[in-house]
Amino acid sequence: MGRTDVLTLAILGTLSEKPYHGYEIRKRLGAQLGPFRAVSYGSLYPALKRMVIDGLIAVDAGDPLPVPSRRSRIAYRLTDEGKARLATELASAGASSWDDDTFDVRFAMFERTDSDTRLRILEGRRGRMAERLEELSVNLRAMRDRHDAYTAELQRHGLERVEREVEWLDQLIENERSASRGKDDPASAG
Amino acid sequence: MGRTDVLTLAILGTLSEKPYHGYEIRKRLGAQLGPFRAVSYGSLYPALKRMVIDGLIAVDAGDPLPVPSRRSRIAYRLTDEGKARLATELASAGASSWDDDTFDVRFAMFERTDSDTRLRILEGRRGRMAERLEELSVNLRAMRDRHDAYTAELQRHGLERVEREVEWLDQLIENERSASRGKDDPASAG
DNA sequence: GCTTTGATGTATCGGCGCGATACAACTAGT
DNA sequence: ACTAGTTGTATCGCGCCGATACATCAAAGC
Repeated sequence: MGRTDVLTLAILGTLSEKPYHGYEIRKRLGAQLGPFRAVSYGSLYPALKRMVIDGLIAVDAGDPLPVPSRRSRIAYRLTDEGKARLATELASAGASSWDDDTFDVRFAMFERTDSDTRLRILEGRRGRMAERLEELSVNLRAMRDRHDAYTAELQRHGLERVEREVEWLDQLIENERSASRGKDDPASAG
Repeated sequence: MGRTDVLTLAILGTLSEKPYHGYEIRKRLGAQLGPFRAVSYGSLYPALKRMVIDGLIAVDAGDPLPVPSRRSRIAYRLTDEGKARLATELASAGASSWDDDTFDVRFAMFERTDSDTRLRILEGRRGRMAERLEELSVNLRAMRDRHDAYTAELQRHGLERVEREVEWLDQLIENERSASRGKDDPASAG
């Protein structure tokens, strides 16, 4: 069984709401993950085809068009296998979850992810960012006098970005933990 | 004539220093642009081949191995056409210069770019980021109540990242301007 | 009524980048 | 002598992207 790639996961997530056709999937994904990060048709349609072949989704015969509009459109719905796959993915928090793009998609689906998994993903991502921080500062020290002002500035800035990312994740992790505690003791907010 | 892609530009820049072979090019690029952003061999070697065909680089026959080491290695050097191409690219500040990855590579070569071009690239990049900021906040307003807390947080964070990027660029632009002024009046350092 | 613009909608093609993988020569530690 | 790690070149499959091509339909302008 092939590994579930990011796009497949994103489509699975979108279709879990209700059947959509390609154009709409693209729009919804663009709205969720940021408008300039929209998935291209050159990725989307082939992915849809693949997923049909893999039995994750199927063409939705229903496709209720409310109006005389008879324009061609192909709606897709999740199959049982697709639902199962999504459930499995949502419950897992493997190392692939903290890749740069995968993380965004997983995070966007956090509402449908249970608290434990959320925390594990957040912590995994934090770990990954901490590694990166380490590599970057090692590299920065090693190259200290070896490169010019602009290259140094580029690295400094890159390092700063990763630092901010870590801070952000720390905040999220803390929120997640206090929400988890608050679940048992609603009075302990703040 | 094909457009110069990022990898080609990066290789051109590396080779302008002196001849290198593939493995070394990869290491140097990794050190400059950050260790975790290293270019893969699956991109590098094909790119090298392409560049030879396009006449931008050539196998360097010299390749002085100081030691009895007779291990296979292929050093490349810039051809005159390659040098010309690099010069053209360094002098240009087209819209492609402010793409996400291209910008980094261009910035890393700023030492070899003249002041005017530096400023144009910086301003172009700033413009691009400002556009993005606009799109993001429009999208954020439009979706305000439409999506859950996590998706909202993802967008808020994305927006913040771009804001920081703009601030960084503003700082760089200012530095560039005062350096440009200071060139005529060395006493006005701040 | 006619035309143009722009959104909606599906689809493919060429080319590039990447991860995985293979193979090989050398180095250093044990 | 064995092992592990680094240096080094190279390819394969496959996913992704930008560009492009076609269609349908609505609304605006003349």
